[in-house]
Amino acid sequence: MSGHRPTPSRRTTERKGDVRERTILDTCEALLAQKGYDAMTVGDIAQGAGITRGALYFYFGSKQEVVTALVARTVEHLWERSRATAQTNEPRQAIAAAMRRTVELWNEHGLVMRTAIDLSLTVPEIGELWSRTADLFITAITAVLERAGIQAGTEPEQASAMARSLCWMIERTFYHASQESRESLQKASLTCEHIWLISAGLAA
Amino acid sequence: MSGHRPTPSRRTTERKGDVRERTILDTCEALLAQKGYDAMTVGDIAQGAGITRGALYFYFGSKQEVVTALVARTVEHLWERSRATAQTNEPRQAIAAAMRRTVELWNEHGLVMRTAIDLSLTVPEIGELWSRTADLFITAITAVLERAGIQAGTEPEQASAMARSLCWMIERTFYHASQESRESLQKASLTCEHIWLISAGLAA
DNA sequence: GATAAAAATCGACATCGTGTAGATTTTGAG
DNA sequence: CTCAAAATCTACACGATGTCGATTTTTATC
Repeated sequence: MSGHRPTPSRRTTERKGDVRERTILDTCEALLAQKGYDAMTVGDIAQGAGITRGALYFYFGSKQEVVTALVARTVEHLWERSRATAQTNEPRQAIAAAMRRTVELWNEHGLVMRTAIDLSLTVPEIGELWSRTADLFITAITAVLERAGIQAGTEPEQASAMARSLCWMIERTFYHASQESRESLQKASLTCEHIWLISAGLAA
Repeated sequence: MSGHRPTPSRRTTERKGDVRERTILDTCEALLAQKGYDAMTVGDIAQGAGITRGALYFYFGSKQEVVTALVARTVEHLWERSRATAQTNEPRQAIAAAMRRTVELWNEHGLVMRTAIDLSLTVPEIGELWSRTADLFITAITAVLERAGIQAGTEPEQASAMARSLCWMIERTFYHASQESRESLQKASLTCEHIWLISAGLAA
């Protein structure tokens, strides 16, 4: 855990370790792209970051902790972006905007997002992070559905349940498409948008 | 790989090894439920099957191969069931039947199916098996959509693309729900069925 | 700019899981 | 009964992990 800085307080100069920590995460992300999670070893990360295995363990307790920190960093990004998004009231526009934003997210952070999804089962901490992220999306989708006239509630055919399934549809479709190419991601987004629109009762 | 029996020919007695092999897979499945893939060690499987690690390596070359064989065995089951399903022509009935069948599959084989999905990235062989299984579903969904009047084709808003996204929606929704309980699986299936119906233009 | 505490790094070690190899026992077909 | 194939075991070598104590580098403070 990067359970450092109990109070980030005011520190004039940046600790050398803070830079290292960032370097480690950057290296980890690069290696994740090159060789994937399993093949990537703690020694690889340390070497890439220009330190010894022993030194790396000063920062993180395990490979899993490194990746968890990387996911946390990325997910933080998503949350910020999510907050910063202007809320539209017109459902059709809201849906279009959401899909556009999601495509951007997957284009920028696809690798780490896929990793997070893959490790959600194995690494509880990552599962927690991703689950919270998904909830954000589900809440947003639910809001749009309700504004479009879908009955609120958690029963199978009500907004909340539908939003959950739609969220998983988008996650999974993008997960696969983002492994292919930008084009397929773009096409996939159109398909998802279409199904979302229909589900909201806003069919063309 | 269990690439044995080039011709199952007539063998009066069953090889002792065939029984062992099955025992190993059963043990593997049990351990997968108990401790999960990562925690499960080759030694655990061997012990559970009543043999030594060394002996297990006579049957399978690695932990991954054991799990791959287990997935193959399960997936075989799915394919059989899939073939055996009576084809209904009325879309509404076809959808209902498909969802009923899918619930059964996840209730019976949820654990292995989740494992297969999780390992699809890491173990190419499993990825291949699961991808072929998904294609089966996608084809089936596509057929229903087309029979319901959705335009055929692979463009974003045509049957094939929609079927793909719907398939991922079902996979992911069931993946999560099957970890919860039978009830949530049942509810999830109703939600998915609803969205599928709407997407097919058969809204209630 | 000297200094001492805190931060950072290193190298060595113990442990564990993997996969291989050769020796040995068991099985079962003729 | 016999002997080749099948099945099993033990021992080993390797690679990755995580820990520890010793050592060096930073950094805040005087």
